[in-house]
Order: sequence, then structure tokens, then C-alpha cells
Amino acid sequence: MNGVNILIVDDEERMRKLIKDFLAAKGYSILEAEDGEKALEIFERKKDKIKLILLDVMMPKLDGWSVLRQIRQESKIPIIMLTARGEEQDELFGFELGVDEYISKPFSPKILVARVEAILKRTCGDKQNEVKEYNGIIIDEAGRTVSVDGKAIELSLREYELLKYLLDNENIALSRDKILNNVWNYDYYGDSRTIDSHIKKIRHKLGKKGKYIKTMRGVGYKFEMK
Amino acid sequence: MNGVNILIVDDEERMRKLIKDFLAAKGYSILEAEDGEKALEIFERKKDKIKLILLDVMMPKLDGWSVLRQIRQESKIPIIMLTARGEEQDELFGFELGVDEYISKPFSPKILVARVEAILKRTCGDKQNEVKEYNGIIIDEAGRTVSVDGKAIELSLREYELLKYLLDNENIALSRDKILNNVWNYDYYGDSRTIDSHIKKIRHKLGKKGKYIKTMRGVGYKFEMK
DNA sequence: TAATTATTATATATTATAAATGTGAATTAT
DNA sequence: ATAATTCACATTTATAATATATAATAATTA
Repeated sequence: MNGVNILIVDDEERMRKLIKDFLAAKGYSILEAEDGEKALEIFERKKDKIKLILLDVMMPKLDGWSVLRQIRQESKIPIIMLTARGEEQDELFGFELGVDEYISKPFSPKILVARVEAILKRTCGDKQNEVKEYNGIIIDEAGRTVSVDGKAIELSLREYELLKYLLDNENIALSRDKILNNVWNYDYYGDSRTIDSHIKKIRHKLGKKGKYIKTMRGVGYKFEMK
Repeated sequence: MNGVNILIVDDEERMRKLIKDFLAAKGYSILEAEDGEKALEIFERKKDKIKLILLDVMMPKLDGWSVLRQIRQESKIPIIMLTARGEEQDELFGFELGVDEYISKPFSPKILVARVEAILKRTCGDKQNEVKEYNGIIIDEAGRTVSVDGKAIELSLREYELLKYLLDNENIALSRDKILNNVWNYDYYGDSRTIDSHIKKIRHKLGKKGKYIKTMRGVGYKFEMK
């Protein structure tokens, strides 16, 4: 996580310094803002560099909620709200506005670092691996496209989701139950043979490489390249 | 995640019902306890079924911390503490005792479900990646594959399950009854000689190492590497 | 107590049955 | 009109129960 930019917004200098020290120790680059207005200003300038914002709720001029709202109008950047004791009742409200996490003061360094890392893992991690390759099968998660040996193939929604699930779980045997619960909505109670139909179509579309989808008789399916 | 058992410990019935409803909607099986003593009782009985505990801190009789401590003496099961507003200062203290996560009341369903799923993914997920080795016999539980001296062998469902059962109980003599009850469905009342057939096939497929499946005359079988 | 035989348990090969999956087409939903 | 699902039938494969062979133990007898 080296060099990832994090913006800390808090009016108390002591608090900013505290957080900065902990996160800097983990190798993050820290930007600071002492109030909401400055925060928006900095965010505007460094939009594409900043990967996470730690945002205090109680601040003079522009409070945390207002900053949150403004940033959310144009960005999905992860935001952690710093709340003082007793402000928890706002949690639900905040989640609807797109808060990713709360940390309430006073907090332990452990928690701070843990939550920051968890969120960055989630968000940065995904973006880095947008395109994956499995021995000629290339899946572009951003574009939702798949190609086999350089040739694009057309997959329907379910076919794509099912294939992606199999690929994400390369070498792991997946039961029909698991597949249904992960690829279909949790409230789907249809025929588990539906999976078979999709598998068949995917195999066909994958051509020669369709054989990598192994049948685990009595269990389900598994993607394995051999 | 279907059918995973979660134990909810809270003295307020309303709270238990609330949590139960959310988690049940996601396909989890819920167990409830209204105080610490009952929680320990249920945990004792269902130890191997329960995969996660949601534990309220403030409870009559035995509070959450005490329950936590007792359970931690014998189990590493993931525990999420439910804290009321203003109890956050205990967080660090709790992490040292082995708390996996905190959720402070009031919480949003989103948070509850998200944290529960995140933890289960972490913990249950790991187990699946277990690869065990028995002197050249390698069993990959996630992939449901077995190899002997580096060469993959193909096992049918029953063969795999039976071999796994024998390996899991290395050096323990297993009666045919026990084997039937564990490898076959509980409602199977067929000929116990069926086991022999499968043992024979497994031995054959294991080649030289088939001899590690010892016959316990008058009893059953045992896996022992010598 | 050794040799012989009877008895029982397990090993192996075979086979009929049952179960799971493949497949293409029909139906239903979006 | 396309995708998703279900259906019906074909095909494959696993399984449990056969039958028979072999090995281990117990019983019998010399």
C-alpha cells in the first residue's frame, strides 16, 4: 500500500497529527485539511491521487456531512467518518449518503489502521485486477467482456456471472448450492439444473477451452486448467 | 453460505428478533440465547455447528466479556461484540481478548450483514484452502482432488469422502457402523459390505500406498502410515 | 502343541440398478 | 427478441448388491 494518498480532514491539529503518524508509519502519504472548505479545495486539486478520505463530522464552517454530500456528487472515493462519542445515532443516515465506515473517537491505532487497510484492499484491490487471464481465456471485469484465444465471445448476463464465479474460484470445487447462492440472487429457488444449461452454453462458447470447466459428479463444477 | 449457524446472544428479545430476521433472510440458521449462561450452554452443545457468535456486552447474570473469555479458552470461533453507544473505549481491550469485530448499536442492517459475511468469508473460506499431506498422499479439500506421489488420481464422490474420513481419523480404528454413519447419509441402511468394495477401489487407486489402509478384522478399517 | 478342519471375515470381480449429467428443444420471463 | 429457465430424453457414471475367492481365526483332533 505504499504511497497511497489519504486525505485527513479534522479541525484539531493534534488529531490530524496523531492519525498522520499512524498512517505514515504504514507507508501512506498524507494530505491534511483543517476544515470542510479546505478539504473540498484539496480534493478538487488532487482528485485522482487521493484514494481515501478520513473525515471528521464536527468541524467549523462546513461540517463533515456537507463535505460528504458534495464529494459524493462526483466521486465514489471511500470515506471514513470520524465521529465523537455519542454521535452514533447518525450512522444509518450516513450510510445512505455513502459513508463506507465509521471510526469513533477515541479510537485505537489498531482499529484505525485495520479499517483503512480493509477499505483500501476492497477498493484498490478490485481496480488493479480488472483484467485476468486464464490460459487464453481473458476476462475484462470492467468491460464485462471475455475473449478466448484473442477472439471475443458473447456471453449473456448469467453466463458471464457464472463464468466469472468459476474463474474467481479457480481450482475450487463449487457445489450447485454455492453456485446458486453466489451467481443467482439469494431468493432464487428454481431448478438447480438451470446451472447445467448455462454450463453447457459456456462450454460451447469457450470452444476447445470449455473442457477446463470440470464436472464434479455429485458435487458441482470446477474450473481447472489441465 | 446457506445453513451456516449463527448464535445471537442478547437479553433484549426485540434485538434478537431484529438480527435474526436480517440474517435469516440471508439464509443463515439462527440460534438464540437470552443471557450469558444460556449462551455458554448452547455453545457447549452445538460447538461444532456454530460458525459465528454475535455477543451483546451488557447482559444480566454473565456479561459479554465473561462469555467471551470463557469461549476463548477453548475456541477460536469468530465473535462480533455488540456494544451500546459510548462503550467504544473498550475496543482495544476487547481486541486483545480476541474480539473479531465490533458493531455499535444502533446499527444498520447493511453493516450487520456486511460484517457477518466478511468474517465468515475470511474464516470459512480459509478452511477450504486446506491441503493436507499424508506421506505422499495429498488431499486438496477445496479442489476435491487427491494425488499420490505427485500423480493425480480420480476418485468418485464416495471414494473421496471415504478416503477423507479415513485420513481425518488417521491412526484411529473406525468401525463399519461409524463409517456408514459418517460417510453415507444417516438414512442409509444398506449392506455394510458395501464399504469393502469402496475400500478395495481406493486401495487400488492409491497403488503402493493403498496398504496404509489397514484392515481391522472384526471391526473395520484404519488409516495408518506404516 | 502341532496339524487339520471348520468357520468367519474380508478381498476381488462382476453386474443390475440408480443417479447424475449432457443435450436440444420448448416454454416462460424480461 | 433475447435471455433464462424448464422439460424430456439420452447418455454416462457411480453405486450397492451380487457371487466367488482368499485369508485369518477358532475349533477340533491326534
